[in-house]
Parts: sequence; structure tokens; C-alpha cells
Amino acid sequence: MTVTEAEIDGDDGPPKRRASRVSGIDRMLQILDHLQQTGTPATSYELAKACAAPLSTVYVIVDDMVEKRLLDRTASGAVWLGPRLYRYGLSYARNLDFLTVAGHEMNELSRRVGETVQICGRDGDHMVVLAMAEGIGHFQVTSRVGTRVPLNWTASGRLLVGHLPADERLAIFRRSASASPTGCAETDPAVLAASAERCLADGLSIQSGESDYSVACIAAPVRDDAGACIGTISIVVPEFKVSQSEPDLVTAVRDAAARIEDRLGRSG
Amino acid sequence: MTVTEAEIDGDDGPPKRRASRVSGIDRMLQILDHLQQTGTPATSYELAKACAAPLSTVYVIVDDMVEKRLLDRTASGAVWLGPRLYRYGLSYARNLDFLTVAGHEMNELSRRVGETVQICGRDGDHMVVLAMAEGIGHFQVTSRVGTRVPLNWTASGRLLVGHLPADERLAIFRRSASASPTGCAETDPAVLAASAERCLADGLSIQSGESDYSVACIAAPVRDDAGACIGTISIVVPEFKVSQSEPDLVTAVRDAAARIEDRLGRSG
DNA sequence: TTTTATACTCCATAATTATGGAATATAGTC
DNA sequence: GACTATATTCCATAATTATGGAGTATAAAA
Repeated sequence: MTVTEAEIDGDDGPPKRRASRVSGIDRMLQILDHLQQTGTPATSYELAKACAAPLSTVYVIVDDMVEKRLLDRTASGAVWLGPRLYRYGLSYARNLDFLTVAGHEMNELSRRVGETVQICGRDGDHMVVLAMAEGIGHFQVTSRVGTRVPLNWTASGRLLVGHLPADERLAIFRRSASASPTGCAETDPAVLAASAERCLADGLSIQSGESDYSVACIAAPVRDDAGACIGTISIVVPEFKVSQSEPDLVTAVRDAAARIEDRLGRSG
Repeated sequence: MTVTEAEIDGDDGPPKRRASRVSGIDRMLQILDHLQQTGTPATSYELAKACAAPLSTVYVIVDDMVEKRLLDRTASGAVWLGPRLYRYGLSYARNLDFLTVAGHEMNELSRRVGETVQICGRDGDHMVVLAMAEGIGHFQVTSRVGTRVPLNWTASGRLLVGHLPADERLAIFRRSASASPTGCAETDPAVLAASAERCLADGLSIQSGESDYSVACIAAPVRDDAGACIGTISIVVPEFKVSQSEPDLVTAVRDAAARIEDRLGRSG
């Protein structure tokens, strides 16, 4: 004999039906996700509103998390991601074969061509800069380690989804493709999805001025045994250099990516 | 009228006193800490024993954490820290002024002297490698980003506690100083505590063969306004090079550390 | 072959805790 | 000067959930 909601709080008694509780762990993750997505500190009050959680809940959990160093309290009383999370993150990274091998090749490549080189990976609908070796030039690259941008903004982003089934690729770009700061990034899901597959098959993706003005990016995919793109290695250069030395740079990234795949294959 | 434990389960009724429960968040953190400290994947069974937690609890929480991507399940069914933690960690790092500024100077320094340069920080009783720029030489440095070693194993480790009150320094080394792989690291708490203060005051700490054979390390502290050591920058070289070019390297690290302090002071 | 450790699942329940609600204070803003 | 949003704390309690305990099945030891 099941009882419907209407039967419980329908007629006379006060509507005591309490919305089901959310566990502490879930609330915690909501808080962490919100902080990470906005990228700035927030007060307990703001977090409560953002997570649609009761104030009384959030104030307690935030205090608890601060005490456990999962959050840091800023001078103004707001909170931000804490050092404990960084500790876990570093341990994770240290045990990733891909990052170890790719990091080394990244340095070699950067030294060889004298330019900034990045290792990127995918996290859901975003591309993330996982490691970076600065080039000699003094032009500042805006993307540092940890930078997250929509997949359609970068050459690497396209490679990272190239192996997915067509419908999934389309779905990803449909929900996440957005205009880049320069306004030059392609945003049409169909075009992006097609280009992603082609670029991955080519083993190369080149982009110019899409996410930053006057900055070009030459990226090659690192694939696993099944052909899935598990990450990318890319050279970041001022736009004018592409015309000068494109063939050399293309060869260099391709070689680096091949060496990473090779070393991953042997060890794993 | 307070009731003692003896009065509750002492005489006739079955001893129903249940040990107080540990919250899900705490269990989660115990699990993450254990994985991080051992550095290898573990099964739910192992985790339960390690955390002194009931099996029924751990199996449920681990499954939950895997689903939430806080943990990754390996092929053998064991679990390891998951990508979600890395995501949070990267966001934390990206907003650390110190790492941004120091990372840049690290690259400059590495290019100038042609050697491997590391940025290190302290996490409790350990030193952690936060960033690294590989040198030209092909000798492999064992410490990669994320490496955690006891504070007494390295030149940086000593600097990182130099500003603490004497008793605290002593306490840290008393509980954490341990023999290094080479057996050459100082382990006497009193000696370490004294040397830590001296090195930080000097703005320089040099170590040779303490944590790795034939590897030397020349480290300089980065201090905040209050004089506390918030991190270090260090050159890692084969031992024989120290005698050849010590003065140059010392000047270079000192300069780099000074520039980091300078840039941090201006912005923050 | 018997034990013991590993590996895992399920249930009932006591113990915790996330929640609603109420109270308080300050600062914008209408 | 009334009103609303921000900011925070405290309590009672219903709802969840960590736990104990019991059960099952391998795989090592002994």
C-alpha cells in the first residue's frame, strides 16, 4: 500500500513533508564545484544560494570544511578551495603515466623549438592545461596550468573529442560551444564535430587567433591503443611565426606526440 | 546526573553501547589520506582495515566516491585518487599568486643556468615539489611535481621551517626526521632545527647527496612580509658541478628568489 | 583439512545531522 | 522610514546513514 504525496499533506494536517535531505558529501561537492566553476571565493551565504541549500546547513558545513583545510578563509571571510585539495590533486597527477611521460617530452620540445609548449587534457566539456613549459620569447601566454576553456576555443580541444562517436561529439559542442574572447572561434556544432574527427585522423590541429589575439597553436594528439585521444601536446606561438616556420613546428609536435605514444605503449 | 559508561553496560543488559559514528565526510577524508600517504591503490577491504572502519561502511562510501569520480577504480578492482580531485587541485593552484610568479622565475632561471629548477612548498611535516623546469642535462631527477619527502631530506625542507619558533621547529623534526635513501641526511632534531634557522637567515641552503646519490641542491627561500618562508626555489645539479660553478649558481638562485619576493610584494 | 585472511553483500537500527523555522543585525534601496 | 537582501546563529526534529552483525565465497596458510 503506497502512499502518495497528496495523501500525506493533502487534507488537514500541516504540510510537514520535508524535502529529502542531501548528504554532507554531496553538499560538500556542490560547494567545491561552485567555487571551481566561478573561479572566485564566495561567502557561506552566496554558496547557500548558489547550491539551493539551507543556510543553516551551509554555514555548518563550510566551517567544518575550513577546519579540515578543504577550504581556505580569505581576509574578508569568504572561502576558497583549500590546500588539502591541492595535496590530493598532486598525488593524483604524480601517478598519471601520461603526465609523467608527456611532461618530459614537453620540456624537450620546448627547448628544441624555443617556444611555449603545453600539455592539455579533457575534463567533461572543457579543455584543461595540465602542464606547460615556457618558451624563450617574452610574449606572455595567458593560459597557465589549470586553465579551463570550452573545447571549441582551441586546436587541442578539437583533437580531444575526435575519437568519440559522431552523436556524442555533436552533443558536446551543442551544449558547450561558445564564443571565444576574440570572437573568432568556430561555434557551429556540426562544423566543429566534423573538424574534430578530421583533425584527429590527421594527427594535427592548427588554430590561429581563436582564443587569444595574435596567438597561434599547433597541436598533436596523444592516442591510446584504442585510438582515443587521451591528451594533446601543442606549441603556442605568436601568429606571425606560423607562416615563417610552420613546417618545422608541425614536424616537431608530431614527433613529440609520437614519442609520447611510444613510451606509453612500452610501459603500460 | 551524569551516567558513566560502567553504569550503562556494566551489570545486566547486553553491552549495547555503540561506538560513536564517524561522518561520511570524515570517512572520505580518511580514505583519501590513506591513499595519498601510501601512494598506491588499495581495495575497499584494505581501506577499511587501514581506517579502522567497518567494512559495510567503507564498501558503500568507496562505491559512492567512485561514482562521484573522487576515486578511480583500477583494473584489479582497487581504487586510487580520482580526476575530480585533480580538477579541484588545479583550480587551487591557478589562484595561488606564489605559484604563478615563482613558476615564471623558475623557467627563467632554468634557462639561464641550463639546469633543473624546482619550486617547493611545505605541507605539514613534508616538503612538496610544486613545479619543476627540466634542465638540459640528461640526468634524470627522481623528484617530479607532487613528490613529498620529509623536511630533513632536502635543502628546501630546512628553509621552509626556518621562521617557526624554536620549539615548533624542534617538534617538527622530532616527529618527522627520518633516514633518507642515501642515509646521508641529518636526522638529529636539534641540529636540524638550528641549521634551519641559520639557513633561512642566510637566505641559502645547500645540500649534497642527502636524498639522492650524486645529486646536489642549491635552494633559496621566498619570504613574505613577515619573513616567513612561503616556498623555495632551488637548482638541482649533479654533485660534481657544485665545485665547478657554485658561486654562479648561488648568485642565480638568490636573484631569482629576490625577484619572486619583489613581484609578490608589488601585487599583493 | 582445518584455519585464517581476503572480499563482498544485506538488513535492522541506533545515532547522527541536514533541515525548517525563528530570531537578530546591518546595509542598501525604494 | 519601510522594505528587502545580506549575513549569521540557534534549536528541535524528522530523515538519513554509519554501524554491528550475520551470511557467503575464495584463496592462502598451517
